[in-house]
Amino acid sequence: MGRAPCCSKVGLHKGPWTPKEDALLTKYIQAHGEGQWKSLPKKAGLLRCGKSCRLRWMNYLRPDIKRGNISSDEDDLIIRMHSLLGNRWSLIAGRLPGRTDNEIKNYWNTHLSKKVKNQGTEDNSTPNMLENPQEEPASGNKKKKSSGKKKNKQKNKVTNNDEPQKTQVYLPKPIRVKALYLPRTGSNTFTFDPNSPTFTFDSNSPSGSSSQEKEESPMAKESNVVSKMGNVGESDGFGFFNQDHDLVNASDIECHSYFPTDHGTLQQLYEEYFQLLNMDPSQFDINSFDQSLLE
DNA sequence: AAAGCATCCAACCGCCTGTTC
DNA sequence: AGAACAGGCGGTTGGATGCTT
Repeated sequence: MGRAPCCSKVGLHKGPWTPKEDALLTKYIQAHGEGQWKSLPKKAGLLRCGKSCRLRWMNYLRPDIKRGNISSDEDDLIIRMHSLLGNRWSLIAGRLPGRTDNEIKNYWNTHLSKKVKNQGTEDNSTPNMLENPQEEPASGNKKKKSSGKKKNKQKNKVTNNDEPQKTQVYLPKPIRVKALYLPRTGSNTFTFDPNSPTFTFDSNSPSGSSSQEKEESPMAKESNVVSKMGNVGESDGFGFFNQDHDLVNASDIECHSYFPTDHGTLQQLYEEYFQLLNMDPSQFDINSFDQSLLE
């Protein structure tokens, strides 16, 4: 049995919002607050789907929205966050006050993906799935006509190639999954020592093939570690759970199977992330680390 | 000047998860 | 237990705009 649509679309407006609609929505939310999106349009006198109202409010009408003029700092942060988190726009947006996931997603697709690609080309490095998992988002290219005639149009902000090259660290593209369980098999172990602070990586099986791994596809393996974002107590790919599925202490962080066996890359990855968050690794606490992604 | 193409971005769509009943 | 609901997310679309020829 299929799901009913979120709302009846009969007689509802679609397309661009008018100033009058914006005013109605803003006025209603200022008076009654956010939420109850399904019933909101009717109460506010709007002929719009609730989801449409929510989107409009979240992306454009909220008073704290900052639009346009993405600074080079933000630019750089987006690139770095994307290299770590993949297309998790809401998470990335959460790190950029006033920015919305939609704006960042659009900005990435129109500007930054090209920039990153160009940088990768300039690096003259051989691309592989580990280092460049999100090669080029499928989006945005579908409708592009491949005339093969590339114009040198540089009207956008992605022109400053004179910026110092920064290390790019890539993770496999995270996916939404439900289960999270990291069995303690004799496979790779990633450990963080908060006293040093250092990360160490132990690999009991250089080939990276435990008995369990033989049964699982790489994607299924990844699914064991990367869970859906947004729920306290779950991991978003950076939280770690022990055998009893509890979030373990910072003094005993171990992660199995998911990470590549390239120790340097792993260490770089985490150091990179700490820099992103402007955190002092010596002050690191796994709970805040995990939580920081969700705030 | 205008036609054609490229690019941008607001908005829609479908799917997913958590909650409620 | 499972269906329905509500909210949230990422992918995609298509009209508007800009640029090139």
